[in-house]
Amino acid sequence: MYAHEAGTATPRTRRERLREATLTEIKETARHHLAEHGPNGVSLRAVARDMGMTAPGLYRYFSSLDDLMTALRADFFTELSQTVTRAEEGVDRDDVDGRILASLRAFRSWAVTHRAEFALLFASSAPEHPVPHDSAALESGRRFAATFLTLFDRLLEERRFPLPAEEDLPPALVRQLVAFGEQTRFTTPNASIGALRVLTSCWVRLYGLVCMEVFQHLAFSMEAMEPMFEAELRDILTDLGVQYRPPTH
Amino acid sequence: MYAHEAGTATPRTRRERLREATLTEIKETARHHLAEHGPNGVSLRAVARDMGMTAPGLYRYFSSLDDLMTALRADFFTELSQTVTRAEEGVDRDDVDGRILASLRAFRSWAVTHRAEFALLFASSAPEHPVPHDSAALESGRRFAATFLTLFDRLLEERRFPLPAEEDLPPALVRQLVAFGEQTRFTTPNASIGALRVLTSCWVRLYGLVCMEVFQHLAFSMEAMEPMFEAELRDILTDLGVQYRPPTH
DNA sequence: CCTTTTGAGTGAACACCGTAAGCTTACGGT
DNA sequence: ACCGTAAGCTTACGGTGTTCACTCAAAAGG
Repeated sequence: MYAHEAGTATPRTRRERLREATLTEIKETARHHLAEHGPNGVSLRAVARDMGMTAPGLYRYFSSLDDLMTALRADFFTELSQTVTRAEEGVDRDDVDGRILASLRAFRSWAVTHRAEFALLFASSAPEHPVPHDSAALESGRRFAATFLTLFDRLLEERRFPLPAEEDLPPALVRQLVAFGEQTRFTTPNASIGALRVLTSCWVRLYGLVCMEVFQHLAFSMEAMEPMFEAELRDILTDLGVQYRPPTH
Repeated sequence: MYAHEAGTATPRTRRERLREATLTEIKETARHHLAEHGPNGVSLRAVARDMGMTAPGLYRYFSSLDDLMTALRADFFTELSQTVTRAEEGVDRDDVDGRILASLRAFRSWAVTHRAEFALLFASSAPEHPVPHDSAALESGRRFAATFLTLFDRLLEERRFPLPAEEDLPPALVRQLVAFGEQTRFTTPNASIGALRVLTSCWVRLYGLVCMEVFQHLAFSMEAMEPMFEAELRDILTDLGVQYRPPTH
């Protein structure tokens, strides 16, 4: 409702400007601590100390450390979305293949250059409480997903690859995919059940690939994972009827 | 060297028996805390309190909290290995397809029934220090990998699926795969570069699938992920020339 | 312009945490 | 019987998240 009155412009009053400034300063220093000392190395007291204030003061901005972390997650999701989108926009609008390549590579390279941030986004859910269904982080996660969904929709539009028929999928899987389509709001005319099946399958492969790299699972042997990423990317895209091209860098 | 003298039998002297007992008691209570309060909810003081002793006493058994966690990781790896192996042994020795199905399903079901433990094993690497190359946890991880490697070797033996030729792979990828083969000690005659390429590809898919389920990434929509796991499992195994069969439970 | 209200930030306090040092006590081998 | 060794405790230090009461400067309202 505030956003409705003031738009997205910077708030006018001096107080609000200052508040905004310290708010982002808090998040920035917290991010530094995150990157340098890992997710558990972020402490309110240390952040406050770095900023020249005391820990209780931060409670004017975040109701808890967890709240700060949640805010960071939301920020990272939008940053990641923007990174991907910008990479995509650097390619000709009609070059769908190029846009997809650029997007997925941007996703990976953000992840490997921001390991701690990526870990916070994709692997820090506490396994005990079963994920809040309302949080703002979840919403920004959805927006992030949307980035890829629209690209995928272009592929569907062009009928690049054969889709499995709904009748060939087990009913339980169909139910799951229907729910998935509703929850992600990916309900374009092209988004058939078969399409969702392919989408989730590809996403899982990409996700696994990047996770493995970020968490350094094969890292004892595979120091620079890029060749493997590219090989896997090629396979995934071939299944989607997308023409692979090696990276330019 | 102790192991050499005493074998793997329980140590004889009273002191050693007691020590062994409290050692496992510490790890068990720590595991309870892990499962109930997540990886960050494990504290030496709380563990000690639950056992009726004080925190410094635990230092007779573990040199730090981190040391305890590392020991837990090693234990979990061997437990997971045993779970998979036992599932495999419940199937006819000659039914390679059945053994593979049972193994991979056992892997998933251990992961989803032991989320916190799985998270500790597969997604808790602090992104700052780049993984010690010597730790015992890494060694038990290798033993875990070996479980799947031998199964995969059977498939190679039987020439179930076509292998990509080494010449068709980018040189950088070949170098990576060579290093991977050496580090995992997966150097049977069948383990060609092409075979390693297929192996890593399949493993990444499986890993991504299970991670996604454990960390509840698509969970806002996909509550019971089993149908998706089965569908994906089917696809992966088909690529490996393994005949899929639905689970019996 | 002066008053009132608001809100940013502080200091002290509480309850935790990991860990080091020094001590007591009991067991085990000689 | 003795004595070394190791288990466990007490104490202590520095760190953490969080609450509460407080100050003080800035904004708001007359």
